[in-house]
Amino acid sequence: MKRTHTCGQLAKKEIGKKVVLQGWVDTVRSYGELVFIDLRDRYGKTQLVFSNESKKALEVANQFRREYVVEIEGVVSARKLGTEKKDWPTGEIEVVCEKAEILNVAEVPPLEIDDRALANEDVRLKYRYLDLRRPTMQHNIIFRHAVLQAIRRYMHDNKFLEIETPMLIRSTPEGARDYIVPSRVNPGKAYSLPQSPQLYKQILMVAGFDRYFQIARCLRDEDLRADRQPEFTQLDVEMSFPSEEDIYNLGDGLMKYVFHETMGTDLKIPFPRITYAESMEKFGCDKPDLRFGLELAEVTDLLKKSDFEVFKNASTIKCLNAVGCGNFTKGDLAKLTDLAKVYKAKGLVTIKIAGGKMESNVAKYISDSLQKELIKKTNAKDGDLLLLVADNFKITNAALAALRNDLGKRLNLYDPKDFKFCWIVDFPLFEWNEDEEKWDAAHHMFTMPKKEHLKYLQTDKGKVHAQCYDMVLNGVEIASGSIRIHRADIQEQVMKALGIEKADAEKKFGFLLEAFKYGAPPHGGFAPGIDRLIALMLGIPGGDIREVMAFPKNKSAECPMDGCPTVPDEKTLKELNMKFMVEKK
RNA sequence: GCCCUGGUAGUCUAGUGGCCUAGGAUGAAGCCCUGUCGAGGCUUCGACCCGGGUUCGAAAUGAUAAUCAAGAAAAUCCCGGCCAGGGCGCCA
Repeated sequence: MKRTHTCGQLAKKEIGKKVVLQGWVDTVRSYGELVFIDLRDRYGKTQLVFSNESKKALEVANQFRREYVVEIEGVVSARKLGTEKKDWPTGEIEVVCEKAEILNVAEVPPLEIDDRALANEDVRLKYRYLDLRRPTMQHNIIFRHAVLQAIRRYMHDNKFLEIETPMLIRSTPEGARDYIVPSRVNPGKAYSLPQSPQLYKQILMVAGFDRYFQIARCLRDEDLRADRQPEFTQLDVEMSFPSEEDIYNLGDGLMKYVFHETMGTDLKIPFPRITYAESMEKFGCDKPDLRFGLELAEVTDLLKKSDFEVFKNASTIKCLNAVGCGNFTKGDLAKLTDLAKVYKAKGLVTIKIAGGKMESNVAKYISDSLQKELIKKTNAKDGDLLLLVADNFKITNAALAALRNDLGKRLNLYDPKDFKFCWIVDFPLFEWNEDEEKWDAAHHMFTMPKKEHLKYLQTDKGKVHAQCYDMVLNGVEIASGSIRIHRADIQEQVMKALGIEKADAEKKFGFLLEAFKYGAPPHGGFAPGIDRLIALMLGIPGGDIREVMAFPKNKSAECPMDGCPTVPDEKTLKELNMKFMVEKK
């Protein structure tokens, strides 16, 4: 028999129709002589009824077990008065079954196919096909599809061409570790899997395609996090002759469209733009969560004047006014201190404000007039709690940014369904690497410096800003982009500034520099992370992108379902000239 | 590489040295039930990640007036390992 309808389809208007349904047995409610079955498929659930009126079908139904795949034929009927289930799309009807057949039996599932009791991560991943049957996972994956389709429509409608770039590529010069793939026909050589299609999309601009996009898989061999998988998906975008403004408009418009099409949410555009410097000052990071306030106060100069040695020796002192947290217990404060220490702060100074005065074990080191200034600067009131970190620029900001996010969440300072976008702009081009005592590219080495800063490239690198921008949503970086360098001479200058040898550069990506010689247009683009975006849209706790991916890896970058990675067999190793690969002890 | 948290039936969980022959839920098996929808009722089944270590002495017992003697415990405490998750580093 061929199925005539899906399990989410039947309603009052089909009453009286003879239908054939196929699907999974979701629940069995049996009286022996009267059996109710919820039949499930991707589209929904439909109640089946078996009774003595069709003895043969009833006999078969009594053998139904959870997750059996079955087929039935029956008549759509109105439910008895008072037994309708109004909150179900199919809740006003049921199918009175005349025939039933078991298409496949199923063993007892090793996890509950139920959103109310989540199994552990490893069990879920091992039996992912069962985990994916849960309504929430079905919804997440289907929602992901909707987002991808909306993106494709928007990009297509804006004249972007979807072009695929290779997965087997030359190793990229910097950044994350590559996954490599040995080449059989080129013994001893290997391809890399792309960390992003960066160079290819730039070359597509040289090729004159003007506007490109790709929903691209990117691979990085780095340690995992809740929001970091070895394989992830980016919307990769590049356009020719753009201004920064064009990129912002594209990003604003894309997000507005996608949110509207998939969730009916109307975002206000343009998204606010905040300079990197301002973001660091107010929020201590370059990905601020704008759903709440709690801005940081810069108090370095002020507290340098105190008698507290820690303050005197620090290069950056900043203060977070935890409004209304003056009642925090010792335990609460210890937790905050521990959090600050995760980010390498040596400690956390806590000051309670009461009666217009400071209550703290460091208060005695701070003169009355300084106290007054500090209270004024941080806008502190009685019942507030001041949190101070004194260290170098990086540590002070990182620790306080983490505290700020923690407090925002803990004090319920925002609506979790709120979406606050912004662009962080005007990044520095270079970043000082303390360990190696050299300048690194803050974004990547193909980023165009601001025109007016070109003159500082070799003399005052800290002054050079980049035509570079991040899109941030609710404290998460969801896209990063830049105007690229399209001229070989500027590219060479930047590489020189980074201390990259010309011969070395020639070897690694000479093909890009060569392409630039043949009329490369000015170009730029950006790349939103699709997994993170969808996780945020769905409000997945912790931003866990595994919840929006069909087959993610576990924290050790393994797939518990298929057991990869595995040790290749002898024959394969031999063919690939990889006999050196030995089993790790 | 490092830090933190955790590991109890198929699954989720309770458990803070004796009240644990380990409780509950879910599940499975069986029985009952003609309007359920997380069906219900009854019965049954099923677990402390692995390896070390530490340890008090209740009840009961014997001789007794108190007391003394002998003397019993680890899911729980400690160490190591393994596994999982979160994070730091790393990830332009």
